[in-house]
Amino acid sequence: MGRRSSKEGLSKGPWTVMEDEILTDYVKAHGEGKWGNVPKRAGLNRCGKSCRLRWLNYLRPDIKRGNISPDEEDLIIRLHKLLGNRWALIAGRLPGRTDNEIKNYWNTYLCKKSAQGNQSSTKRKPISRKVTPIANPTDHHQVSFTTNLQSVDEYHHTFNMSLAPPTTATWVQHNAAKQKDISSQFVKDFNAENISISDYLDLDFPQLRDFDTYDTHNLNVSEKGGVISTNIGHKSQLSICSDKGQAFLVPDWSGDDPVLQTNLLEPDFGSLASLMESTDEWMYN
DNA sequence: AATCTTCTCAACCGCTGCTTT
DNA sequence: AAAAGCAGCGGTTGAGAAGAT
Repeated sequence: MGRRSSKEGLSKGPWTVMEDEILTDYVKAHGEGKWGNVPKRAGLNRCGKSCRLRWLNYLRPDIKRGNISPDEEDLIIRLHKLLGNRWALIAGRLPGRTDNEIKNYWNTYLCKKSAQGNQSSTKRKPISRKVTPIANPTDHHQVSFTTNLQSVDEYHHTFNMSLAPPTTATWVQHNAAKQKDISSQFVKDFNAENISISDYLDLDFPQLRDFDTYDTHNLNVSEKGGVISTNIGHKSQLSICSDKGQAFLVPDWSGDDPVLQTNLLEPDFGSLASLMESTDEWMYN
């Protein structure tokens, strides 16, 4: 392997054992980051970008290599249905796996498998377009939202969620000072798309039932039902699960125009946009 | 055994967006 | 507000490995 050429005098192509050792020693001593300075300070004839990639995809101590388990494979397929080619996001749910590895695995194997699977479609039930009342917490598997929000531009709100059964949870952001109720907006957007979360909670998705297995930053309300907040970089995800399965809310707060993308495990479901403001940290109250 | 074809996956490239100056 | 620097992402490449002929 290797495309060893010399561009501006820098080495390219496969890393040698010696280079790996130098980089590993350097990162252990000085930590990650400032990759632009790494080659010079570590004495490597590589660009910083190459060093970063080598560390993140290969040298990191917590990396799991090869032997993707059936559970991981299933999770990748399902997350790909949900998220598309957002490899970094998918990798974030598979501890020890890198986006590059998952991307390669998908491109060489899973895309074919997934395509085959689609042809022999046993399929979930078709997407229901019926409107289901959302705010009845006593209804089994029904999820209700009460969201208090000052405005889209203000980053403080309260997010109350009732899950019945198994539990009722209240989520409060650290600074919930100035608030304004936007629950009507939220619910309205659900109804505008004629979506009911409860329609999807019976989907079989056992791998994600226990989010502790997959999320590094999560807060599990209960063993089989609850709300998970996951922060990956400056992007955040909010997931909902119940004892019958789970629905996903995937707020993407990375842009100037914060949008709540709601994908409920249906590949052709599209996205439901609802204004949601950014948040840095949640805590379970 | 030799050659050809396909597959794998580490690494590179270009782009985007965020942060700092 | 603009420019520069930096980090991260996803698409693509291509050498080597594995399999087929």
